Amino acid sequence: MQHQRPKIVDVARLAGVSTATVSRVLSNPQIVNAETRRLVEEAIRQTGYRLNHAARNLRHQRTGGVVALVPNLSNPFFSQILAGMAAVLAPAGYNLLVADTRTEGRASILRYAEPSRADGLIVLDGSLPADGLARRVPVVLACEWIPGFAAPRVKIDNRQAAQLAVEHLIGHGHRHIAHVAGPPGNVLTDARLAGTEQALKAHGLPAPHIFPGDFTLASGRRAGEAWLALPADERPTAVFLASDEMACGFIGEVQHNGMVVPRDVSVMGFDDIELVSHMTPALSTIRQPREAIGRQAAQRLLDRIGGDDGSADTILPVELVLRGSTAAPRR
Amino acid sequence: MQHQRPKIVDVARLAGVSTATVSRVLSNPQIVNAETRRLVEEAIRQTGYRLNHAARNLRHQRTGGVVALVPNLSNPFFSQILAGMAAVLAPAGYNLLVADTRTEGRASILRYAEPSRADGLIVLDGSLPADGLARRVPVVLACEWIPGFAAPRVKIDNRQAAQLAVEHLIGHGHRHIAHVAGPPGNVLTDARLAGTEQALKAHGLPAPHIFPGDFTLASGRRAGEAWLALPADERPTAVFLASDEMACGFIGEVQHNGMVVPRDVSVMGFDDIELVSHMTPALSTIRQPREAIGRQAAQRLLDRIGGDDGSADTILPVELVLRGSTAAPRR
DNA sequence: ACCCCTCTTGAAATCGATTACATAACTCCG
DNA sequence: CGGAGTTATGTAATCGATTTCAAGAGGGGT
Repeated sequence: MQHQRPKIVDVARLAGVSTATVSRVLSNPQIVNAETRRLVEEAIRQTGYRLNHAARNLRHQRTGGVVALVPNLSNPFFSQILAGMAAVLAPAGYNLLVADTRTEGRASILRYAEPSRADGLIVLDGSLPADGLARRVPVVLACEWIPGFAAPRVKIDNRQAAQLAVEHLIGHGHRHIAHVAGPPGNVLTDARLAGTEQALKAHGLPAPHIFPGDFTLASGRRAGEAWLALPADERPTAVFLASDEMACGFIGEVQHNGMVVPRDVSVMGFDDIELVSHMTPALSTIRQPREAIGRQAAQRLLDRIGGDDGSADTILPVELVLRGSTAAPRR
Repeated sequence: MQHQRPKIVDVARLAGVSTATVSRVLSNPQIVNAETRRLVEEAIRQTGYRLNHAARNLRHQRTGGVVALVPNLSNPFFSQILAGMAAVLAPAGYNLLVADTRTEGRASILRYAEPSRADGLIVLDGSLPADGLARRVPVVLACEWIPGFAAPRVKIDNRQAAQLAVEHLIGHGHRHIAHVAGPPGNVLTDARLAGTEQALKAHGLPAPHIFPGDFTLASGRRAGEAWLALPADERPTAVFLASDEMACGFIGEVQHNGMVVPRDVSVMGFDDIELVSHMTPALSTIRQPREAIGRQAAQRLLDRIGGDDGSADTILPVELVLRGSTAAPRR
């Protein structure tokens, strides 16, 4: 029992070599003579030495951590993306730090963007100020993006996905289609709305009835109330919601009031969160490859940290998932 | 433009003081003369100085990070707990790192338990080896726990919660009650099963029919299949499932086969994840205060890091949430 | 025998901030 | 006016690993 925690000099002393040699065994073993290496490794074992990351990081001018800035940590949509990121970062020797941009103040969130705190940043919140992020650590944007901020984006084609969804409804014969939008000002809201309008226009149909929303269950429920409040013959026969959570709230509300999905209204969601395939009826939706988004975002960030300057976007494919919540309108 | 990134000596030079004084302004301003302080603060502003955390951490022998070890990051159950932890840790100046114990190997996960990597550990996975965790950084266990491992636990009373659930079903007149258990070997599985059996026994009812499960949607669905496969007159009239996810899978499956909940079977879940209040029927369940669990766990860990040696458990109250999925059995 | 190379290794500087210790200036009071 | 006490600041050691530079040992060619 010498020190509380053995350091590199303790190992060096025991092995009868210098600290430099021990360090080389640790980080670049092949340049050390085999016999010496054996000695050092034995000394490491005997002392139970564990390297101090703060010291290494200081010397290397890196932190070994990557921060994910998430708009809302308690939203299950993001947890699977985080899982994807962790799966790539851990093997590469990076820690995944997470921060909730809503919980912490807009301003204080930028402390994560310092090189001495994290080696890189994955931003999943498009509402962060571009100027605060500029000229700091490498950044990758995932899912959402920040207009005017140049950084690789890993995302889906939201507009096209929305088109896909709406065209499915049109294909079923719906002519009166509503859209429940995301929160105002959000880039996803705009893209999905645009796709919706575009699809309707392309088929010569009137602009959609827009219900306000904010991606949450509660707002979907309110959209359901609003739909129910319309005179029966003015109700859209199909509703496309910008998130599955809202679709759940919507269906819950209309079912609660005696409506039957899809007989009385077809419902289409967005995201394909796991639960919706088990509801009754199972929800038709657009599948976002969440795990893959996380993995790709992490990989792009590692590339950037490694010096790759490419800032091209990575667009991942979505999938139209057809289940029981959509059908032809009642004649 | 002097260095790439200004350091403390640059500030000192500009302000005409020593680095010690700058450091004091940074960490202990009141011991510095007001005028000097002003000078230093001005110099900090001019240089755009930002402190290097790796250096400070090295000196302070701390890391500024806390790791949460989660069994499954993509499970929405945990995301809200993480949000609670983040809400406490961020203001205290700690980063929240997350790691998925399933994605990373059992062995490699212990690298997080080193003092040079994290100042503390919040473990949400009861299946980790106690010996690996011992004598490392301060640990707090949340939700699950590790038998024989002494550390503060922040949890609910699972046995009592299960009793509460089952007694509600008994109160409705159910006499034939089934339980869909969690994964074998899990501490929660055992506690909830024990509570179930205890409640039935206390009312002179036979032991429950046990369906195997593992907390996932898919396993709940399989339980539904198993329930349907029973002869109609042998089917339990009520099923208590050890997680809401399983309850969703179960309900989805039986509804899919024409059964009506709660007419044909009452269903009780566990957790009260947000979605289940919007299903049709809305799920009766046991509410775990997830955000509070996260907050408390983080707070207990901060206390421990601060030197508090108390290892008493924190038991948070659950709430029986009654919704539409439970009713009296059909006569 | 001599020079040049390669292979190993060690001494010491370095990463950037913190802090124990020393010192200088100034106040207060008998 | 001298000594104790207080306040403010600087000097230099320190946290623990990495890495540059230099040098010694050994091999091979001429």
